[in-house]
Amino acid sequence: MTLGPKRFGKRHLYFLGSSFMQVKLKDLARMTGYSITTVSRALAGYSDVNEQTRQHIIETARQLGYVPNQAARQLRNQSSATLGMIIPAIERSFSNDFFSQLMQGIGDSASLYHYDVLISAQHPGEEEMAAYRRLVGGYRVDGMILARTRQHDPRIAYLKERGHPFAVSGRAAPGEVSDFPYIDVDSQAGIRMLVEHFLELNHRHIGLILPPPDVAYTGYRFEGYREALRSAGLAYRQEYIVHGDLTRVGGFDGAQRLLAQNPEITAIVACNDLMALGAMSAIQSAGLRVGEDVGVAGFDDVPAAEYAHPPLTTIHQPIYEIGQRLVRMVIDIIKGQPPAETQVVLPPVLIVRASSGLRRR
Amino acid sequence: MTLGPKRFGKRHLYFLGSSFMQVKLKDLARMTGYSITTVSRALAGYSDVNEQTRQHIIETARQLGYVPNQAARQLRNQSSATLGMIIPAIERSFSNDFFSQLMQGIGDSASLYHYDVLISAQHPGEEEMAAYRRLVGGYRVDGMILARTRQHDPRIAYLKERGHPFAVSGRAAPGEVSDFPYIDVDSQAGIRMLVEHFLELNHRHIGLILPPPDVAYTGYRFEGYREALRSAGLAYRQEYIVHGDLTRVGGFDGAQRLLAQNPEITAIVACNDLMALGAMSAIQSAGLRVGEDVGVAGFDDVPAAEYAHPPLTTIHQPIYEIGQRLVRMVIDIIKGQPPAETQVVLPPVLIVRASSGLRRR
DNA sequence: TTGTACGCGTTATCAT
DNA sequence: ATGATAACGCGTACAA
Repeated sequence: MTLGPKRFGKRHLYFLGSSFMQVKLKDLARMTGYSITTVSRALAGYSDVNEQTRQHIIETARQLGYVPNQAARQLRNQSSATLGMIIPAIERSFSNDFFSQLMQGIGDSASLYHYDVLISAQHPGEEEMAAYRRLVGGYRVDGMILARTRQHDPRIAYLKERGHPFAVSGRAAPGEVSDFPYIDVDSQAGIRMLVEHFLELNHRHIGLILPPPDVAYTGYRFEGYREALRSAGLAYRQEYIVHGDLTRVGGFDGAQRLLAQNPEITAIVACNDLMALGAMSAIQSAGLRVGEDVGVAGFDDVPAAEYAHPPLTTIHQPIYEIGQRLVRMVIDIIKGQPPAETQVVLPPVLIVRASSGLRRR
Repeated sequence: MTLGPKRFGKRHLYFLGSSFMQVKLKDLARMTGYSITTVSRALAGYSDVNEQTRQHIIETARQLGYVPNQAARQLRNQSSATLGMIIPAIERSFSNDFFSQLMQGIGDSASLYHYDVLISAQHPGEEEMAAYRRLVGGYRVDGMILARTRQHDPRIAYLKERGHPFAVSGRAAPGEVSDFPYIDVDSQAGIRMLVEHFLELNHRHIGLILPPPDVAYTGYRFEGYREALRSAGLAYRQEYIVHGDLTRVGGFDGAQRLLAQNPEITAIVACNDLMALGAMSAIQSAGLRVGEDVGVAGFDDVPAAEYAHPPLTTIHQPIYEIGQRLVRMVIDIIKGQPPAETQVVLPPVLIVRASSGLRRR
């Protein structure tokens, strides 16, 4: 703890440790001549304080720049007016539009409710669980928002076990019970729509780039793919499936493997837009034209999809709104009110752009 | 405060208020038979605790899932291991890649130092300053990171006055002293490079879409524009300048105005990529071809720039790394160490892509 | 090696 | 209408 100013010899440069003494209730009490109790209640707007006294106290507080110490408040009130979110710490260059959009929605909405948002970037694994324990068990946040659920997600188990308010972007994996508040897009139907779109365009050899197996929605998206082939009477071929790590690089690698081993493939469905953009690069590097030689589709409809080259056919997810609605859900739960909505599955919306190409002969 | 489980009649749905009793030092003391002090010091790794006692206490803590109460710790230690950042609350649809990238860099880096990041989304103005006071004055964060400085920025004045550790993405506006730790790209040189690029391509009528006047870097970018024209011996024309709000929409409107009133314009420099992308849309809506009829350039080199249609010529800013370096700076200051670097101006890097077109006849 | 006692700043209960 | 007091959970000076 640095307590006084430190300048390191550089003049006119503000490298101070915290130098201001905190103005506290005690100071206001001393200045105004009232007790700490009265000052506290005057500021809190209690009705049993003389109006003149209150004005005097408020004015003094303003002049001295009094700001309540949040740590003390939290300790006393057992609540922090803060929502927590743990996002995947990612190495440079994987720009992740999905989380950005979600966080924007969460941040904007939380501020309307006068909540702040505490972010911790962590790699999945033990460090990540430790971060959860620090935020949740350490009473730093009143509620949590999770995204990108995994199979047998230990974070959800932990939050359920503790009975801590939370809301989730995404359901549990197929076969597990989603007995918690969530918002998810019906991604099985979404992938089915994409595959059917390609089938209508006369494609018969459609590759699929799935997320890692432990991601909860992988199962749904895989099922959507098989379902579409089944209804069309087409055989499912194991070799048309690869997994990617949800980044551009993952999509690039996946598409390269698919095309190298199955040159007959004319369409690739990637399970998110980032991988689809990577797949487009791979196709172009192979000297093929996206939308003409090989059609591509993604999932999410992040802003970059619209501005891709060619623009990307995809499934739209209202990510920003999902963030807003998750905030409302978790705040309702925190306040002990029944949330207006609890388990939401949104219908997918197909956005057709140039990357999927025209009908093939 | 809800203290017990609440189920609202929906079975199997975890809508509980905080139901777990917090395990505290007192509990560990009771369980192990030692005093709170000894437990506290055993956990903190003090050397004057019997090794067996320590093992016993640590094991009990593990079994009971003890997590220190952060509010109590903060109150006691007067520090929060948290960095604060206030970002502009934005309406839906302005996806803002710059802040996303910066936050990723900040979040990833902060987690390496075991710091969390507290985000508050606020509209510039009184609410925003109130948020600063809440975080800084309320001792919720040990340090602040600011971005997009403004003229006579009240946030900086506040932080300087309080002597609170902070670091800034961006300098003060021209004519003001930047007597604080910051990292900025030399945007005057950056814009000059873009304009010179167009001059070399034989453009003579170059429009400029500036940010709002109160944004600190507006002055630098404007000066870069004039400087380039001056060295080329070209007259500066007031009507070639418009202001936009740094969003896609702002760029769209700005380009539309420029082209409507000055049909002779053959190139447009926008002061960030988002506005450049908007300008491209405006040009295309007017039935013109970007890069052929009208060249376009942006600033920032956000991921979307590369994937734009056509890809966007721009000035690269290493936004993610800037976020990382700002974290290091502010944490050094918090710890009372002289920061390794304090006032950094990065050289701009010109990235030429298709949107600026080929040489004109 | 371990325990007692106090304070961090706030709010709530209970008197007066 | 106002004030004294306790408590939230933790960490540390001091005592034993």
